[in-house]
Amino acid sequence: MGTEQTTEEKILAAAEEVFLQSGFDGARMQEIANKAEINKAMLHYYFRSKDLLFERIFEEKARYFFPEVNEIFAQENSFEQKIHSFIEKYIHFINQHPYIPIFIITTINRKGQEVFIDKLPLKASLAQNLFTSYFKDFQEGKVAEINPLQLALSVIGMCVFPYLGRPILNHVFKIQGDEFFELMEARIQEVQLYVSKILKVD
Amino acid sequence: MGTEQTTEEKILAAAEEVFLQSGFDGARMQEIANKAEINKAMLHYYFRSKDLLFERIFEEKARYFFPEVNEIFAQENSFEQKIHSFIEKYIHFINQHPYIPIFIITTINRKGQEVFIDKLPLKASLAQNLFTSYFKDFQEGKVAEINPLQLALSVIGMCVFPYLGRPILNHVFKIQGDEFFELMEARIQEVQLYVSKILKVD
DNA sequence: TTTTGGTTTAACCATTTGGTTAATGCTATG
DNA sequence: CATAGCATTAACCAAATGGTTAAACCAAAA
Repeated sequence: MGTEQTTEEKILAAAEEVFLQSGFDGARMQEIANKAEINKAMLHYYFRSKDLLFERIFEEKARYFFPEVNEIFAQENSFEQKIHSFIEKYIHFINQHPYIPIFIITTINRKGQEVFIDKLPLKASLAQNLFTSYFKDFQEGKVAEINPLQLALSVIGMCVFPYLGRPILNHVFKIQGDEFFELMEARIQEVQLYVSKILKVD
Repeated sequence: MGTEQTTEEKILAAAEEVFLQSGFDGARMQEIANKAEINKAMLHYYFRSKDLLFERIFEEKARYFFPEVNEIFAQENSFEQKIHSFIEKYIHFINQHPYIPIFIITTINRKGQEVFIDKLPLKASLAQNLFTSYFKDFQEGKVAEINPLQLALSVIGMCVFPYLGRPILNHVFKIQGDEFFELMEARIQEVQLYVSKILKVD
């Protein structure tokens, strides 16, 4: 198997692993070098500093926190359908990258580093699309009256919180191995059900 | 005003501030000493090491992440009423301690430090109470059929996520100052409404 | 073969960091 | 007043850490 990986690729892979697991403050350049099986000086040769290497990794991973949701809201579906699609795609996606949420959340909450928020791929159009889509369906009497911002916060919270509180969840419910991901897989339908009930007109 | 504070109290106050804002890895003993306006050696005189000082702070704050919810579930209310009480009390409480969630979440997700989960005041009875309370009302036909574990995860996620994603929220919706807390205050009713709809029998 | 240019390494460096020590200060008790 | 004992401080220490440097390596071009 062609395990040919350039030095740069080896560094990026190792840096990703270490930064995702330990965050900026907890990460050590030496650990990255060891994991990449290269000399520590190479890290600076290729990326100059810890800050720059971290930025590189963050920018690469930030896209994953809010993956292609724009296309979901660009479709010609009902508001409810759009939320349902989001839930399914989002949980499926994060299941493949379960450490992204805690990495992003800790980074953007790091004091003095609010800079990183600007690096998140947050399009103003997203919130706009959400609101217009909701009000369209609301005026047609297809959804109940709720606050779309609060609903969005709720949906994201319901999807993402389990990944953040995973150690607690594992501990309290003695979850182990793939059981967590099965729980999240089952969660898709459950959260979709909740949203349907929330949006149902009386 | 009697500002008489023992050295130990000054240290604890400063340590709390620094650890909550920076986490264990990002915190510096010197910064704590400066903030407490004492000599760095005093930190070790009173608490021996950074680890022990951190543990002390964590144990003190951990109780705040799951405040007195046991009493809520011990009451003679309906399941729905209990969830409603939880939402109100929880958001009110965290509004007074908005940095607790990110502090707890980052700490328990720190690699090699899963020890801290044991320090969380998680009573097995809590989950137990939740389930029995749900099934009682379910058998009486008072609530719809849902998965109580998934609902619990959802309620906690809806309550706590905004505090974790607050920098994003502030950024996207140009929220500033107390507006965030007003949003959370309004959120109580909204989330309660969602739960009512979720639990409503058809 | 020689040279040229990027790549890699070992050794090194300055600073930071958690932690220690020995001396000093201070207060209460005999 | 003396002194015993805790509180406090300045100075110090060893290890860790991000970063640098100069020499060595190595493949491709001349």
